[in-house]
Amino acid sequence: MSDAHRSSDRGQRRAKAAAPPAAVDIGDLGAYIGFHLRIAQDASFRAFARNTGQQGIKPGRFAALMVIGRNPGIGQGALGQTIGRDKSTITPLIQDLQRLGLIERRPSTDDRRRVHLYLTDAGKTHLSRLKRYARAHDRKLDEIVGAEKAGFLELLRKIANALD
Amino acid sequence: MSDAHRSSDRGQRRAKAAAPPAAVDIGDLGAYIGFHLRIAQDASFRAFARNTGQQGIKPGRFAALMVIGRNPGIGQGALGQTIGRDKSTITPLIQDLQRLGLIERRPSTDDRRRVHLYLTDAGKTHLSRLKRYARAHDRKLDEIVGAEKAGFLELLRKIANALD
DNA sequence: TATTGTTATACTCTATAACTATA
DNA sequence: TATAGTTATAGAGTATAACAATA
Repeated sequence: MSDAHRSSDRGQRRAKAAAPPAAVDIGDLGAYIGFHLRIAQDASFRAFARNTGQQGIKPGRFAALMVIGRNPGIGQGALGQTIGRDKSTITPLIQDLQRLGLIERRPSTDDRRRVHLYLTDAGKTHLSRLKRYARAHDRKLDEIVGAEKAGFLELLRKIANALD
Repeated sequence: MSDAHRSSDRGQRRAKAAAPPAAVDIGDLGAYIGFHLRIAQDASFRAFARNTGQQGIKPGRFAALMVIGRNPGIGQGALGQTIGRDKSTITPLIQDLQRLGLIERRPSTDDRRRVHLYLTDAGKTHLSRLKRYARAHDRKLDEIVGAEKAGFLELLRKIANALD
């Protein structure tokens, strides 16, 4: 608590799930995997969002860009399934990316209900920039996790799969 | 895809981050700790929310009840710091819990700005019910994680701490 | 009838800033 | 001046349901 440039009502610095004030007892919570999963993800997400936010893109868009980049021509439905979101969630997301000029939508010629999604050149450029940030971010995580990375990822994957 | 009781527009069953359709390539995403952290947490949270939702309480409330139960008389600020949320986020949360009759707010006598939070009897009952669900949920996670639990938790804790 | 994507709508969670009342 | 909590407001993220167009 020694930071000068701080306006009156911001004494708490930043909400921080990881380090409760010492006096507070969190009880059983500390033994729950689910609880730690949540606060670790929260911290990781916020750290990443700080970077991508400066890039003018919302962190949730990253996965979408990534998938479109890897699967040129993918449809919105498949994209949604891949990143685990409903198609009605995909629509505004796609519109957003299109407005930013990062993707292109081409109507399918053989099935006129469908659209195919592609990265524009700007989208590709932007994606590689985002990937640099993602890699930097994940390098931090790698440092923390160290040699156990493979096992750690495996557990996370198992959790995601087992819990539907 | 063989489930009979399903209305026309719900063919996707449930948005599911864990298992992309086989044909879709997620690229580097699969190597990012942050990505797996997100989908594992997502799955865990949704599974838990399915249970607590049936109990008529929002999953985000659980941690708050837990902390209040363990720290009778705690103030809203400390509660917020403990669960990693801003005080302005705590206010409506507390009002909600109070409306449900689960907590009681007593104004502090020595500092009239402060309030002290306590579980009511109903709150205690409700909390133990929630804890049963949380334990059941975490038992599933325990099964998945198995013997590596200690190391796994340690890594999650380190992530949360290192990332501010 | 089923599927692709859109729209209308609504809910949860969250924060920032400005505020009141205390201290 | 600083702190505890409130309010006003906003925005991200998400989903369900009903819909139009097409298959």
